Amino acid sequence: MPELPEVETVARGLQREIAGQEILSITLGKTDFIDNPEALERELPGRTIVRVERYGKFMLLRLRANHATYGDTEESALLVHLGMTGSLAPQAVSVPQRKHTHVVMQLADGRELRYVDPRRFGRMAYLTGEPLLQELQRFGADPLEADLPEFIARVQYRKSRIKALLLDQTVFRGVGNIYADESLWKARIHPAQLGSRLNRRQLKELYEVLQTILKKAILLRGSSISDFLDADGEPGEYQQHHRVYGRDGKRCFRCQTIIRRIIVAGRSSYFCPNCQQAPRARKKTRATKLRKQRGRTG
DNA sequence: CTCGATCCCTGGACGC
DNA sequence: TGCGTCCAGGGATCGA
Repeated sequence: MPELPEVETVARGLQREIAGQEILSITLGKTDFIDNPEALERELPGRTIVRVERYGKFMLLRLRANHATYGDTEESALLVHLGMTGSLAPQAVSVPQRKHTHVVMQLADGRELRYVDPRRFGRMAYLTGEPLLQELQRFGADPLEADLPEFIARVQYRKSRIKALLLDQTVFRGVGNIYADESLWKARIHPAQLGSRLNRRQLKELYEVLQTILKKAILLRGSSISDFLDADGEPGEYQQHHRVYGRDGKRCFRCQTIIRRIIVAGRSSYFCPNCQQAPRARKKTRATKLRKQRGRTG
């Protein structure tokens, strides 16, 4: 499941491997995950991949027309979201195509840039000019670029649960389920805690551990769970450093309490019930409190 | 604004 | 060995 560190890893690999390559032609398979397939077929051939960037969980292949005609000088880019199971990597033509290969771009150096995505939860879009800018503006701050005041401003008055805020790409771009859970565990914050209920110390802690965890995960080329591989076909190593994600039933590394899995914001959330104290409900009636206590101890 | 529910899709886990 | 069933999960969408 590619999140910020995995996408960063792939983007860096692609930058090294295919920056400067001209796209000669394109072949599409299934296209239900592509915004406008005809635009790709019409516009990509003859353009050069200037550079590959990460934008949240998207990769941004910045493009330039080789024979720029009048009026064809505006910014253009191919946005690629890997969804759950997407991969984008250059391959020699001689390498057999994997099942679920849906986009193949022939490059000037003879290789093919192949997009493979069994579940097709990914997304691909060719965008230029104003629509491109608008698309990018939909998203929130990059957690590695935001400073502390901006981080705090995006969370502190929000009535949503902190887990939901971290996963919301219009709040922060790039954070997914693994790194949200790992950060909340490290900062000792319960995933269901409301943003507005976090104090300044907690917000500062969360900001710092989120950056630390993302940076370390990038250094280790991301987490390879299920079948994530980087552009060189190498797995990441950060999954060996997970402290809570996927560890329900196992013991907390800090306090030995059994890690639990609950659903928050519609997603599996792993946490330590001891280190990450459940939010205390406000203004509960005495009867409600008693009922809850009985349920806990009974 | 915020929530939960539902859908998309396939492979892997599991039960028999 | 081979079914059928259930589930994960990022994001879009819709109704409450």
